[in-house]
Amino acid sequence: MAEAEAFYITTPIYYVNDKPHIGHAYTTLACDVISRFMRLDGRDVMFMTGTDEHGQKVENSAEAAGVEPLAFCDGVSQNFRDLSPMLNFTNDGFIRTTEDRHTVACQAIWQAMVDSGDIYLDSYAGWYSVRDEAFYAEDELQDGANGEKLSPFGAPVGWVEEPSYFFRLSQWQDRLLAYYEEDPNRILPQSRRNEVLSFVKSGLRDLSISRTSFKWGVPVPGDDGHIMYVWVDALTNYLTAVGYPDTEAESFKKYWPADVHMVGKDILRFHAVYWPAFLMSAGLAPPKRIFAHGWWTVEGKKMSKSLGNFIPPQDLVDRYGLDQARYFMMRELPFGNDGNFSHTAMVNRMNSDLANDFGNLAQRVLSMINKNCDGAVPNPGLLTVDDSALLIPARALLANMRGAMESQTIHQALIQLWEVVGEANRYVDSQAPWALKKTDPARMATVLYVLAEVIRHLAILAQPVVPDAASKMLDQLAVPEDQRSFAALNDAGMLVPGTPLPKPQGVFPRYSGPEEGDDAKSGA
RNA sequence: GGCUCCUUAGCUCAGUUGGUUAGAGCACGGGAAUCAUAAUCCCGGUGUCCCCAGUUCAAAUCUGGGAGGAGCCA
Repeated sequence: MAEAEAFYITTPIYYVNDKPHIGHAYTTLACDVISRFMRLDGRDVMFMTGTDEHGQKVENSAEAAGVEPLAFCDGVSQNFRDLSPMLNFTNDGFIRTTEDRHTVACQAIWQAMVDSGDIYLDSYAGWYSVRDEAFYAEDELQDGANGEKLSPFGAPVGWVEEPSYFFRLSQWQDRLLAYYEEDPNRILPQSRRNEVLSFVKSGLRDLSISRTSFKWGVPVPGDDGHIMYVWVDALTNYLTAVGYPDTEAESFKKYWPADVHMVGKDILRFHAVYWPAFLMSAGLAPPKRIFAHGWWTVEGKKMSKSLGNFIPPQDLVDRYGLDQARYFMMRELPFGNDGNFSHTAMVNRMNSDLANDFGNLAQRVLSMINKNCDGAVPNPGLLTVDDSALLIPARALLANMRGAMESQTIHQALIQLWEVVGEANRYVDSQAPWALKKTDPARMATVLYVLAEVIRHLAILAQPVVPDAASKMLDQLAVPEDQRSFAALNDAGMLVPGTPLPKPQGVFPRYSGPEEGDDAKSGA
């Protein structure tokens, strides 16, 4: 048997100063769904997430909390690690930038960039905001209440002048453009690719990549007074995770370059411009794809500290159910677009798509089998044209969904799946097995078999998004654990007539909680 | 200020290289059915395809201008 094709996908590493909210959950969820799909499809998947723990803000927060930075990070990093069990994420690892192996990797890539002549020492002066971690030009600043200078985002700034190492980004314009041209889907969605292209075409300036003003970070090799700028440090995690600097390591040879870096649109530039340039400078292959997804608003409003409307992922799970929350986030909006979270939309999705369409389909079919076929997989007779009309699209689903997942259009994959759910429901009505029960029991058995087989396809293919519910459905069809990958979506995996089936139970309950509004949900 | 993109049914959106009566889901109304989680199935839209002008035998689809919105950059 041929070796499985590797697939390496990453989330950004999350900044420990933040509290996990629906936005973080969303990014990791998308990677989880893609990872699960790829695994079921026979790929050798490496799915990484983690936390970004360096920088002046962390240093300050730790000081304010009266603890050592690392102890501070240990605590808050755990909040992000907790997302995995909470949302059923299947990440293969969790990386922290405070790990020793990461320091080694950062210093190695730095040295490689030095060796290729892309790093030089100069000095940097400008208005700097600790909160934004960015420098600003004089004319970008706004005036604060007391005449103080503020960043465009309203953060305090101070004049900073310090020696700094620079990366010769200005020399990489043509090579970056060639890298983008090489694959028109290098950066997705297309609108984001356009932005990156116009940014790079407008000319690149050398990039300041070290600081001397704080200590909490990775020291520059051979010059301990300098700490690496947050992005060299953070981005390198993707290499650390697969064994860099040991480029002969099995994991590195297998997984690098990454297949997909999933990012929020706010950090696209770092991933699509700086990171490929760093990598190429260090003699390493740049990532195959960078996908920038959109933002969620909540009930039509941007999430913000002042509104305090961040949705903790746990609230979603508690209120609507784990699979329901996962399904909603993946289905509600075209992946890549911005979208709005609302209670009404959430309940609509879980009731219409999950309970009414998919859940009820399984329930009505399994119930009929349970009552009329001795609680076992029915024995089919010859198939008719009507049967084929349903089976053919069901069997075509894998190829179609694979196409969608390869371009990260996750919502499209789900739309395709639900088209077959709809056809199956129509087939139930047109075949009316409850009537056949009296007139033609053999035909009834055939119809129910066809339906069970179609539900087997649907449940196997739904596993990446609604793993728990799909697995319960497969249990009810008595599909063995080792027959649940996509490889089982062929004749050999077909349900065996006569196999005893357990008593069916609904897997997608309708929403029955409070009607509307946030006040109703928590007495806490 | 420069660049990119968007504006299609009440809501969310599809609409390939211009071509017969512009589509889907949800919501809404009517009907059928009764296996099922009061779920399912069928039927139902006189929508200025943002506005104006142009190209064309023919434009939601191309060109120019305008209005509104989003994003990236400076």
